[in-house]
Amino acid sequence: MPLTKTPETNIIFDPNAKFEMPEHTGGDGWTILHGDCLRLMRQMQDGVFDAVITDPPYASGGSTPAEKNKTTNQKYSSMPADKALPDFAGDQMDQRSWTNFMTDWLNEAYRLCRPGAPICLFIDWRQYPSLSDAMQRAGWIWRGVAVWDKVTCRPQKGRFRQQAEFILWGSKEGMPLQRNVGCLPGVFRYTNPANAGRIHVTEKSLPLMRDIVQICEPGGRILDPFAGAGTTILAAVREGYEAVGIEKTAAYYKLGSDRVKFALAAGEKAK
Amino acid sequence: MPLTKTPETNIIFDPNAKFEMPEHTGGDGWTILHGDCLRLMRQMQDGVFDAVITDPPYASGGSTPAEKNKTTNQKYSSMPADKALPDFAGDQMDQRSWTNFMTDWLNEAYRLCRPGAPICLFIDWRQYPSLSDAMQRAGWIWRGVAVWDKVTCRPQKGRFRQQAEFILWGSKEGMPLQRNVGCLPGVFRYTNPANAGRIHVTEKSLPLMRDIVQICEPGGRILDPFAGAGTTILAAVREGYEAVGIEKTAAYYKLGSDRVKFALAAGEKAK
DNA sequence: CAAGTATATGAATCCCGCT
DNA sequence: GAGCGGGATTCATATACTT
Repeated sequence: MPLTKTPETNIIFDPNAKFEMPEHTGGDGWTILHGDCLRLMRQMQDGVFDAVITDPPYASGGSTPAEKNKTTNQKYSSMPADKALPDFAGDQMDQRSWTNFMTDWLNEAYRLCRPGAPICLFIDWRQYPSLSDAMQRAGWIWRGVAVWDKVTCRPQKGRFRQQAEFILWGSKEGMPLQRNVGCLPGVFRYTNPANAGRIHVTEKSLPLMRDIVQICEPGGRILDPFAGAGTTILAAVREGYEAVGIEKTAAYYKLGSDRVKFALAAGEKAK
Repeated sequence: MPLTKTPETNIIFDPNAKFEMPEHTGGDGWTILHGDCLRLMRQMQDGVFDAVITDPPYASGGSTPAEKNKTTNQKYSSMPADKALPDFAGDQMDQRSWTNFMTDWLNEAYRLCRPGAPICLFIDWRQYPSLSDAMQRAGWIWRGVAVWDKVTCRPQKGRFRQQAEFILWGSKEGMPLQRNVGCLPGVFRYTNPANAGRIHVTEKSLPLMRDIVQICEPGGRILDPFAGAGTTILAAVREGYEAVGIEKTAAYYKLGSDRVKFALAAGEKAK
């Protein structure tokens, strides 16, 4: 495969060679790469990232094999079929495969981060235990859990609402208190993005992600191996970080890259 | 040991015989038993409870053996030593012992519940995975996680605050949607009880517990094997349920029983 | 009595120095 | 070098107190 140039930036990426992180001068460098995150991460250099912030596929749609075989839209969305968003990769694994895959990419991400780098992983209540296993197995120090209170969600008679998602966070090795980062809240209260204008089935709210990226030291370089709609990338750039996303699903690679590009272009006038 | 009559109610309890649940006519029957919950639960009859709601010891105070050996007050409280509250039982176990103990009492609680009974277990971020293992190993269907947003807590520079505790909930066997129970929220925002007037190191807020007990069908009988300050019992009775608590630590057995007794007596006038 | 000000505290955590 | 103990730290909120 020849040299590839992503359309969004002038970052050169050769899938057959060692990935060379470009030298960014400002805080506005960003890219989204198209491909399998494990394969791409394996080609990158050690210690080039200052944080990992991502929302991996949860693969937790059902307790029976039949439910697992549902598509993402059938599991997570109540939208009519003709308005359905594209399904995404990695969401149909069984429990064992999923935990192994999480461990593998977390291992690789560990290598790519400099010591002290924080990590934030979105997850739902069902996969929280497995993901805490995987992140620790990969060497990360698990430091806590923040909560995303989605405020609204489907009420259920006789049950507690599944109103929250969780952000397991930690760090590579020690995390000195003297970092140039303030005190961050533990519960984030933001509604889901409205259905209209949403491009990913499990898209995160942009204000939420602008809060979350603050865990990274100012101007640092953030990795999101499951970039999806590109919300993390957009939030990171808006907040003055560099950001590298990876997205496997072709449809989302295109949608996400375009979204970030247009949003940043428009944002020159109105942030 | 002869027949024992608890001072709070007229419930008869014989530690050497099968525990006979009394017939309550109204919704104001309650008791707190003094002793080890496993031992006492083993003497009770099958299927006599309609829900389990409890806040077990977390035993998650530290990562080193030395930290585990600290007393409850040293681990969790920043109060001066002369104001310290009594330490409580079961908070010094290592990871393996704790998980086994949780599994054991959850097994016993399962037997004591009627089919369809809900269960709510308070836990912190650290023990969430182990407790979800234990409850499922004991046969309970894990159905979700509600969140207690504590609003205030110690801030940490460069870190997310540990601002939430979690309520793992589920049921014994199926849980029909037609139960006479409404829709419950998924995130509960209540501050900790004020320091003055607090009798337990980890006392839960009464309004919070009045919300949580709603998962039980009206007038049902609720079990709390780790009654502590008796908040669950008080909340349950105030909301029209019957309630049976168990508390091992002598100091808290006394404090909790007295608190519930006085609160209910005072509550005749002002709820 | 209402509004504004001061104080206390948290199911901690980190780091340093001592044994 | 590993383990352990002590002391410093952080700020939103609640409560107590003052104007």
